Amino acid sequence: MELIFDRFASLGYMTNLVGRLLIREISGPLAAHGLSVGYMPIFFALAAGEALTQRDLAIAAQVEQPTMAATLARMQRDGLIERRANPDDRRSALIFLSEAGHSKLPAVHAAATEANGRATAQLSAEERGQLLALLTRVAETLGPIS
Amino acid sequence: MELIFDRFASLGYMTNLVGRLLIREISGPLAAHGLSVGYMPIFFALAAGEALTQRDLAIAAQVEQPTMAATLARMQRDGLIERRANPDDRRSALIFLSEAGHSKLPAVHAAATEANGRATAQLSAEERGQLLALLTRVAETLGPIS
DNA sequence: TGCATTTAGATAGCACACTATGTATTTGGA
DNA sequence: TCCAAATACATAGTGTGCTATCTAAATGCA
Repeated sequence: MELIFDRFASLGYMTNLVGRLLIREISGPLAAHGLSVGYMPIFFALAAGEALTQRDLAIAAQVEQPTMAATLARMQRDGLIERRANPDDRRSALIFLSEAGHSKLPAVHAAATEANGRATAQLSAEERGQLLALLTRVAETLGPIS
Repeated sequence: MELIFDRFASLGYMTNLVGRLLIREISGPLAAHGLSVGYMPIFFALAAGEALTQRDLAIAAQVEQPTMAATLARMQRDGLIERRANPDDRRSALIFLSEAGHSKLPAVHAAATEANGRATAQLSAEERGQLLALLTRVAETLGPIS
């Protein structure tokens, strides 16, 4: 019975490790603007100015509904989003970026671009494309979160 | 100013997404044995029977010391590890797998192997190697956590 | 030798992920 | 039309990660 296990040869270990390293890489720049990583998918989903429901945002960010509820609560606490009644459905609210939230978009975009750039600094453009393509295929194999 | 952002082209988003998908993939099998993902690096580090300190385990798992302290507290609560005084240093304790913990090793190993196998089912052996190699290079670029 | 520094660990507080479950509203079929 | 089912969201509880900070013990140098 073989119990020796090389965690560096485990995709689960490596994706989670690199994921945490990327979070660490972007957290500082975001914190300088009072932001945190969980906010990012909401910023990008609402960047166009459209108002979306909590459910729409959960699907866009690929997280479960209670996770999105907590993230939106923090963003509202921080004055980054606002909610208004959904005229079509009284169960839900429409969420949009506040003025303050909208003003953070360039900083969010720059932080993401720069963190990804630092992470892939030692990869060629082709290798970077391969890495993203392989990750995408694994994600498709394992299926959508929701 | 370009604010459109494709999160599927972002290494930070994709590694975190695939990481979560892998956690989901392995959580069920582990839960069937009363285990959870955070325990895995400790199982593998202690599999040989050696007793390690909390600091050793934090370095092996690449997490911060308070994270390891909390994980070890849960494992002790679950009867999987035991601690004994370190004769060389009264500040630390030596941690080792209990009998119950040791008996879980085959299940942990099988769960990891099978989850990684399902995730890479649609990749060739060469592609799987490429993916791990590219992730390793990104991890080395971003440096060790501790 | 003695004290300052370093190191090991504990603890508090927070972010962000999950499942399970409850409430209110909408929808759709008998 | 009306009631059952589905849907949107809220809430509780937990796991796993982080930073900041505290105590106790070990270390190292003047």
